[in-house]
Amino acid sequence: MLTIAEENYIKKMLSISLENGGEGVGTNELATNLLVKPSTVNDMLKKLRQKELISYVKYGKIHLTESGKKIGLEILRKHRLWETFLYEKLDFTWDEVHEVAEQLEHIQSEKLVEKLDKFLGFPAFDPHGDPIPSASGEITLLEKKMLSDLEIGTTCKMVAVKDNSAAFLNYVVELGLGINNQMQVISRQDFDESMEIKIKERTVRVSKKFAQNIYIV
Amino acid sequence: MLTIAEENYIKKMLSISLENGGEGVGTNELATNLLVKPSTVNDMLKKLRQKELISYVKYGKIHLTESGKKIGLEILRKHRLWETFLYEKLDFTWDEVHEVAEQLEHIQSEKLVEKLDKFLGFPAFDPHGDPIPSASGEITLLEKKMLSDLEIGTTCKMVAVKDNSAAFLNYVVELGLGINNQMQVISRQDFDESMEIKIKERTVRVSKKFAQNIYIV
DNA sequence: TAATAAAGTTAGGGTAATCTAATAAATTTA
DNA sequence: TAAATTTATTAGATTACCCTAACTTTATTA
Repeated sequence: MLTIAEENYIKKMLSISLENGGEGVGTNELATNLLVKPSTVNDMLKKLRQKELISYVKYGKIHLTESGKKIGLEILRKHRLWETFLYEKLDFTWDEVHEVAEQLEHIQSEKLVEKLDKFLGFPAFDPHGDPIPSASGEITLLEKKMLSDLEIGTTCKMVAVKDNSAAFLNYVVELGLGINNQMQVISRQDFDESMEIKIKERTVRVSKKFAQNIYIV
Repeated sequence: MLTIAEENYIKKMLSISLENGGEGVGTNELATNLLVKPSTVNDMLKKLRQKELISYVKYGKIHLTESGKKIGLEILRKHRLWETFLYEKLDFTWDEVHEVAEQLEHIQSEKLVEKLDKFLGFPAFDPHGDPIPSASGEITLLEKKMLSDLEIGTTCKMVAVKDNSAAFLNYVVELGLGINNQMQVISRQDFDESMEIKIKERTVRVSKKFAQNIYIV
């Protein structure tokens, strides 16, 4: 049985490696993401290696082992199922679900997860558009095209968001944008790569940073 | 913000004092209930006294302060709401809910508790028949008459159980007994105070220990 | 490629929650 | 009431997770 801290390290390593295509994670990178110091991470790495959940050599990149990945996917599954529950059943808003799910994902009860999944009707995606891993640890990786990469004139549909912070999500809602909404790229400024996009007949200007956090299809 | 361990100590003190009518709790008693050593309890008592959640003097009885009691009732409220959720919405059985609720009760989110309460339709009692404290910390203390105290011939209705262990609850279910079921006391043995009770036309013999864990009205 | 910067590691320390073993106070009992 | 028992406390360790400060290795760049 893992501690909550151990679970958080594993989960973070998984989500970083899902982002970067499995090229390994660095000590400082993890530290920044977990809001702890690199030396703290280093201690934990030794413990996780001992438990054979990660593989790494001194000064090298960190990789999850198969069993580490499996545990990470279980936590991700729980996180996304709870987010769905909070959003669908308890009327939490888009930006509120993440923080509470961060706690709920550590509840230990296989039965609870499976019953929750059933109760929710076996959802495939969470409220942010992210795929929910199956009980056996399968995950459908969506092709991650970002709004920022699109050509002028292109029409697209938002399928997910990258950033899960309340600040970002509130901004998205403010712009009238939600999962499965249509958009069209109107123009882009060479200077700062900000772009104009049309959402429901309204044209707004968004920054490059913003556009890099919107996944589209 | 309290740690999970601190919350568990507070909760246990509250439930003991709800049992014994507020006459104070002992170090060893707490240790036994929490499955830790008395010395561990002693350390924690100093910390909780420091935080003004309990009052006690060396070698004296422990009492919760007003703020300690308030926190205890919040945890009890969460515990019982989650038990209700698991039983009503996720089809957990009577004996399975306690263990998972022990974990869920520590999730920190006021909004979550209130939304859950609403989702459940503001239940007054949990699946074991115990009253759920209100958001403001009110609790309806039911008059605790035990099956073991009844005179021969009396008819009664089970309103709650004392023990929440799976072993006990499974036995109760096996006897065909549930919340709000009628019973009649048929006879009692002087030797061991075991009694015969009639449940739904079936007469069964139960031990004194058993009868002391069934609350009736 | 040598100097600088960035990334990673080690040593030593702190707090929370637990333990064992020894001791002290309070209560029960003979 | 003195002895025995129970209850409570203290001292000293341990483990998990975190820190700062100093150091080493790797990567970048001038």
